Amino acid sequence: MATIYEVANLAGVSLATVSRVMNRNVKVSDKSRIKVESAMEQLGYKPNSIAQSLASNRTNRVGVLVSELSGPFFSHMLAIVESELREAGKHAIITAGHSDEEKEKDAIEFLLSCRCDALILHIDAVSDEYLLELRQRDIPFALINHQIEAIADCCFILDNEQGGYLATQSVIKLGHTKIAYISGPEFKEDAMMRLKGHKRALSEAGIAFDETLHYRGNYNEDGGKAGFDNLSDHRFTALVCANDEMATGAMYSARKHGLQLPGDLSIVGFDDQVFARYTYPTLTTVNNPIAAMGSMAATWVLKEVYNINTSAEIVNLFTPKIVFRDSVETHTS
Amino acid sequence: MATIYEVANLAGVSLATVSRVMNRNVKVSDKSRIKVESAMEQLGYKPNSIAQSLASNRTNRVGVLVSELSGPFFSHMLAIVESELREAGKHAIITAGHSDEEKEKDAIEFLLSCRCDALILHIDAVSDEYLLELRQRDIPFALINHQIEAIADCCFILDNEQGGYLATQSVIKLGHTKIAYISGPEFKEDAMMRLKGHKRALSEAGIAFDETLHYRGNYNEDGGKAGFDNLSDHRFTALVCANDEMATGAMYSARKHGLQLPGDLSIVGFDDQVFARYTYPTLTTVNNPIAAMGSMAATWVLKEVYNINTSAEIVNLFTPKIVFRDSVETHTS
DNA sequence: AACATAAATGAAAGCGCTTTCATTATCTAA
DNA sequence: TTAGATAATGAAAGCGCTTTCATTTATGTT
Repeated sequence: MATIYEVANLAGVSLATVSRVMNRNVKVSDKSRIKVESAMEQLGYKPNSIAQSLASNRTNRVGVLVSELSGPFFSHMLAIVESELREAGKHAIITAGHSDEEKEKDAIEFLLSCRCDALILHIDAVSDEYLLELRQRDIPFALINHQIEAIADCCFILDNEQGGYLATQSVIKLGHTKIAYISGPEFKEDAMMRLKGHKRALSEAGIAFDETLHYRGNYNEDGGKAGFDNLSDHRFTALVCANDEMATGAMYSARKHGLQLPGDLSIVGFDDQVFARYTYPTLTTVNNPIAAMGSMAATWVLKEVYNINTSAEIVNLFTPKIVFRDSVETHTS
Repeated sequence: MATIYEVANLAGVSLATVSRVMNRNVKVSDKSRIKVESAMEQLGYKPNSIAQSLASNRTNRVGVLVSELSGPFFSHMLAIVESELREAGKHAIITAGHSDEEKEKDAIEFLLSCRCDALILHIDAVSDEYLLELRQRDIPFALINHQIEAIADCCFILDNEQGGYLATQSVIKLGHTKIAYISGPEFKEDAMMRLKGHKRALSEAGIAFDETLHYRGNYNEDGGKAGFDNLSDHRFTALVCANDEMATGAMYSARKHGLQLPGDLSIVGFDDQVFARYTYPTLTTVNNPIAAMGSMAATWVLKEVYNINTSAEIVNLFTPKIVFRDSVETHTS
């Protein structure tokens, strides 16, 4: 592997000049530039990124942390983030935190030990204090799906309250009034916001929130099954779930109980995951633009940390949309 | 950030000794070790991995290339590979090749430019010649789902022929004799092997392969839909698809045509993707242990490249299993 | 033409480690 | 006790770059 020395030799210039033509920021005369470029060409020279990192104190690595690598939810986002970063010559180091505080901290420490220039974090468990402390160590990071007032400029969030509102509103508009709700884990901020939106939609329609029509789920398919089983003693014609997995579980249980879908029960999910198009009936759900949020976070990193594409417009708040499919039906009676 | 100098100073030993206690391979007296370790502790010393890489010519990076980052198929594998590598202190750099020759080459070049110590590749398009040439540049790599005779030791493959056989056999055993088949793209090796297995199962049962019951699909949901639409003029009671996506598409079309599933038509998929448990009816399919193969590739890298866990047993050929769910039914008539 | 100023270049230090090789301390056996 | 062997240690070079600072070369001005 040719080094910068050999290039400098062949081109008849100094190391410094070769380095300068690589890092286009400093002026080099056309004459030297041409000599250097042709020498590089001739030697098939490829800069050693490790040496560059050591000398420049820049690794060109961006650490990415998501809850789960497996599962379709994050993979689309990862795909976009990776390609956007790669486009800019940055390397993504991807890690999972598994919604566990210790594991999330471990993962972040790991990313730091990789000497990442910046981090893109989708965290569930780690405390705001920890993140603010991280900020002190002055390693820049973007937060996805989590808001900290003090550093709002690097937070990219979905309006989960509005999403919860839309989900419930969608069945209200179809004439439903007996509406059950399966919420997500209480420690998840987004779950609580979605529930809040649900309540707003109810109250706006003059429907009282009925705790007996509310089940606290766990965001998993099981939770949806258990939710339906628990609620099934009560009368309701629509069921809104705080995410798609639970909606799927609820569908399963509903059918077990002999219900026709969507005739006997309309079901709404949240997230618009890939499989929402595969369920039967296909699932009406609230679109969660997680990929767009990831992409925005990557753009932010490129802009703020690397000064690339500085004209890009940064949007911090994303608005959800409802996606109608076959799992809901007009309620007439 | 403390450096090795400060540690050496505080401990009253030389750089070399500190370096030795970090890289446990060389003997250091207990006295020095203790001094060094407590100095590290005191300073909160963390080695700079970039400097280590430059000096040792080892980056501790493993490049991972898959067809798609998005989509559930690879994400589970990535999750396992990442955590296995991280466990061993190696960083995974993850990239997608999008089943396109140019993009795959780009991705590989990118991984090389990251100075990865080894690669784990799931490729679709790149030629064997290119890979053999890569081998010359002596960067070690493992191949997933692709076999090259000359370097079979680093190839980790599924017995796709056997899988295709099992899929078709499963419906034959249930009494079906009119069996349609939707195959994958011809340029994909695995697709062709699965088709071959299908034919073997047929001939073993004394059923002639009928080209009019064969549709050449594209591995996507569309392909499944188009496949069923095309085949629907003919009589068949079972439909075997070369992957789960196409099975899903076929289900969709079959229902559009007014068929009851599985009563009127039994459907079998291939891969056992996550969503196979979400379809309605849930999908009988052939399990593709892609995650186990990835994990084995990671183990191989750890063993061959880093001499870690050298006692691990390496298996190159994986055997598929059929997973029975609700999409198939006994054929009686 | 002579000078002031700006632009381009090169020498060399340094990034934080690993590793070789020479040196010193420690141990063994007679 | 001491020679000889072995184990532990340190000095220093080097990994391939970037970057500062001093120097040289080009450009503009009168």
